[in-house]
Amino acid sequence: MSIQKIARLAGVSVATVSRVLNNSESVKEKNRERVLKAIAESNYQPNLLARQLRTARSSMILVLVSNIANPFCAEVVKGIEEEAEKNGFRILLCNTGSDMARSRSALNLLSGKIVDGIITMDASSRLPELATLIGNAPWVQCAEYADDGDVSCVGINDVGAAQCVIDRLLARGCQRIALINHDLSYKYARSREEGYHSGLKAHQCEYAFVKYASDLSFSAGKAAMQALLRHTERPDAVFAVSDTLAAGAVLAIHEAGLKMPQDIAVVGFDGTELAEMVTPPLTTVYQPSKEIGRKAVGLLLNKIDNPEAPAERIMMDWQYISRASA
Amino acid sequence: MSIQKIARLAGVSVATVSRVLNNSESVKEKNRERVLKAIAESNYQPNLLARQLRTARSSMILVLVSNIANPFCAEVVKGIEEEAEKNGFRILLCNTGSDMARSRSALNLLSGKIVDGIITMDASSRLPELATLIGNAPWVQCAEYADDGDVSCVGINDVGAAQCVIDRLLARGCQRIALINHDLSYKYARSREEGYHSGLKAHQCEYAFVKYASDLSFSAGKAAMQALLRHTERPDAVFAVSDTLAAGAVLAIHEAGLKMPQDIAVVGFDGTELAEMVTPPLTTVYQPSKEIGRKAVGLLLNKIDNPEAPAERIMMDWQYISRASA
DNA sequence: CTGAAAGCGCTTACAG
DNA sequence: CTGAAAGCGCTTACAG
Repeated sequence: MSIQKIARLAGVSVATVSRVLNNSESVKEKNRERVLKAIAESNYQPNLLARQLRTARSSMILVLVSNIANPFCAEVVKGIEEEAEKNGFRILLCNTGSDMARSRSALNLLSGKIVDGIITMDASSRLPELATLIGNAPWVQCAEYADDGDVSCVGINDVGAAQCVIDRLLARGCQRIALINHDLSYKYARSREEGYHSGLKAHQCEYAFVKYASDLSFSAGKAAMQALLRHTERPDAVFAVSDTLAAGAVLAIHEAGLKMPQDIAVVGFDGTELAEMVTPPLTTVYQPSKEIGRKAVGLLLNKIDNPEAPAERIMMDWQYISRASA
Repeated sequence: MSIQKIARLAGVSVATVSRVLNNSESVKEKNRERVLKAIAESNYQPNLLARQLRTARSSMILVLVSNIANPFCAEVVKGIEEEAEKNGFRILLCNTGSDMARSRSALNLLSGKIVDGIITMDASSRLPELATLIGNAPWVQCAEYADDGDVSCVGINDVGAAQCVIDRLLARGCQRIALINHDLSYKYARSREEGYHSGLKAHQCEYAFVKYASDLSFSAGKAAMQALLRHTERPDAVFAVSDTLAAGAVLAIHEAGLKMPQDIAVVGFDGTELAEMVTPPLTTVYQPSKEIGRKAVGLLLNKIDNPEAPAERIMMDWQYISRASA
């Protein structure tokens, strides 16, 4: 079923059909009705491929996420969706699992003109390779940043937030604070580790112990905590760079028969609902996840409308939320 | 940058360029090299819109999910991704939030020929309207089923699983078992409620109390449990149709100062990692989520290759997992 | 207000 | 093994 058939059915030209489809310009009421009738009768649906090919516009944006199951990511995506919808854009989600081949394949949607722009939440250091694929296409990084400034991004001051966590833990008397971090190919992971170390140094604290979780999952957090517990100098506090990881740490601590926060204080990151779901509820750093998503869309749409605009960096506020775990 | 420019650069016809792009037939080695060189030099990327318009094939499938943040959905999606990838298909995720307008908009991708088929995980009763939009396009329902049999689906025996939960709770001496259910527009919600009632009836149990959560979230589960606790005849067991809901119930019970399972036993559903994250860990019904996703893709690809094939229904095995909460 | 025609970037019989 | 040409289904100046 094509626009041709509708034109024939309605007894008008394809141009007229196209005009009523795009309710553009003035079409004589009579003709409009005949076209609408023909469309309804034949259950016609316009072919988006043809339309997009012709107009070179899709009003779709691609969102590349390393793991949708992560509650923080899911929240950011919700913000992205809301803002995109408000502006007449649709989003396409691709869960890369941080897999290079999958990311590359997803990017074909961009280079193949299926989408108008892209928002990534994946590791910056994996992106240089992707950057060439992306080329000059509209792109913004969300909750993650490239080292150089030529791509727009939105996030928080990770160094400062991590430092604050360390300050608070030291203030409550903790002396051996361990860090459960994510893969350092993420810029945010490097920044939080930097904040961790500078926070300790500011208080002349000697003890430092970093354990890297194999991924951003509950089980990886648990495994990391178990490793920390086997350490000869057992930590009396642990800072995990994600609530999911912290939730895993909480279980490991429970299973070891230790009490929180008396034996070990725990602090998470992100401020997701998950932090309230575990026992004890988690002290955490709240990120305005939805707002981060919305801002990312804003930056992207700017770039789509105005390809020559320079890259922008937006830093959002974060907040330390104190609960029973620390 | 188009295939034309490449042809000109390489000094061959567009047909030849197209042939090397699709590494089809035999192209003289010399020409192949020249084309490849031209492509590399110009950083050419084929326009997928044009290709798909011409071939009427996209090798993409659309996945409509009501809430990606739900861990069960996220797992199913992972299974879908794996199987799709194995078959050379890419998936596009749309988070509908059970919003009709958004679902309708997402379906334009199908009717607009951007994707070859669709997998839905949304409420069956909301789908009749969508069904007309979908028409004869390849479609499978995942972890949810239509009442009539003309669309393929894959899931578990929800009635049987719910009955089993009731049997177990009664066997451990519970006498007042409440149900925290999801919106009845979901067929699976109706089936589990049916199993709940028939399970009670089979044991001549008079007490029955159903509370509907406003959505499938932690906070909705908590609110539902708080309502149950205000009931004059307080339940001594609660069966929630999702682990997320159950996690909310657990918090409400904690806050009420009650013990699990002594004062109230709790059983969840889905068998997600979340069930292990809360304290006490949740007894739950495990669904083979990834496998459900994989099977859904299998059914869909069958339908894409063979549009005349009849609809199929696949029922997977489930498993009762006993933990400390009941 | 309307239609004929060009063109978006591909693929694919068809002829050679 | 290769190229000229038609055509996928649209939109949009352009002329009337």
